[in-house]
Amino acid sequence: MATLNRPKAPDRHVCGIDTAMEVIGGKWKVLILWALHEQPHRRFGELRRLIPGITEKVLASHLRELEADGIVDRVSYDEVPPRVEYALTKAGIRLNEALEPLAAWGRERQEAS
Amino acid sequence: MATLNRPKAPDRHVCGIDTAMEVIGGKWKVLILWALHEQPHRRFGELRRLIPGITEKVLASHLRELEADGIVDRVSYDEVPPRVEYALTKAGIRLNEALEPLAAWGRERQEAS
DNA sequence: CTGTTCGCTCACCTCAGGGTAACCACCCAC
DNA sequence: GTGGGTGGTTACCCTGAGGTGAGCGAACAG
Repeated sequence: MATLNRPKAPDRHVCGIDTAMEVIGGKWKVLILWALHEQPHRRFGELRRLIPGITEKVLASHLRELEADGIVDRVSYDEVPPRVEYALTKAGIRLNEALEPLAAWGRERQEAS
Repeated sequence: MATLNRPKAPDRHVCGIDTAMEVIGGKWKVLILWALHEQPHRRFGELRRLIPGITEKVLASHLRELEADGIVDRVSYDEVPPRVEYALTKAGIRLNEALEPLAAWGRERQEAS
């Protein structure tokens, strides 16, 4: 994303918002968070089906980024066919709570238009 | 930004958050909002100086997008040298309020690291 | 023996958001 | 006359996030 500063350089972070934007600044990240908010334990294929339009590659990379940021937990069961479950961490749950007012603002704006 | 869906197609908007993300999904948008939050009436040059690293072109285009989205008001005084002031609209003020919890989450995360 | 499910990985390519730099008209101070 | 400050515009270029499509390695169904 040219959009947001992925480089994670120690500079900037003028206000807390851009710190948060680094975490949620992927095209589908908030939708992933939303899906995991509705039901905490989701499998990879479930998420793919819940988020129409996302490709497997991008879903996998976004999940790995969210995991690295401590937002989601990834649990892999050693079965065959393989099973992997994703869940929000405590930080992820609090992030979702912090996003609630923004979601409300967005819903309000949708209705207004 | 390949990052977020600028096309403003009437599709998607699964939850309110991505509606909001369309508005704040520019590299510097939240910093502009932050600067206008601290003091409501800012001139173009003030904003440029408050946001180190932003170029004039990008600041101008972001301001025009925020204006089109009804987030900021642009008032041009017919003087010479020209004077232009930017201020948050009511929607912009409420957006900033909705961003507060996210900013708090970000600040908390900065301190934790 | 073919197809399907599952959760990915790899290689390649596109495209638009953003960066760079020059330029505009106008006025003032030096 | 030249330099600075005002608020931009225009042209071009570049990077990287994200899209495309293929494959993989077991197991189980038909």
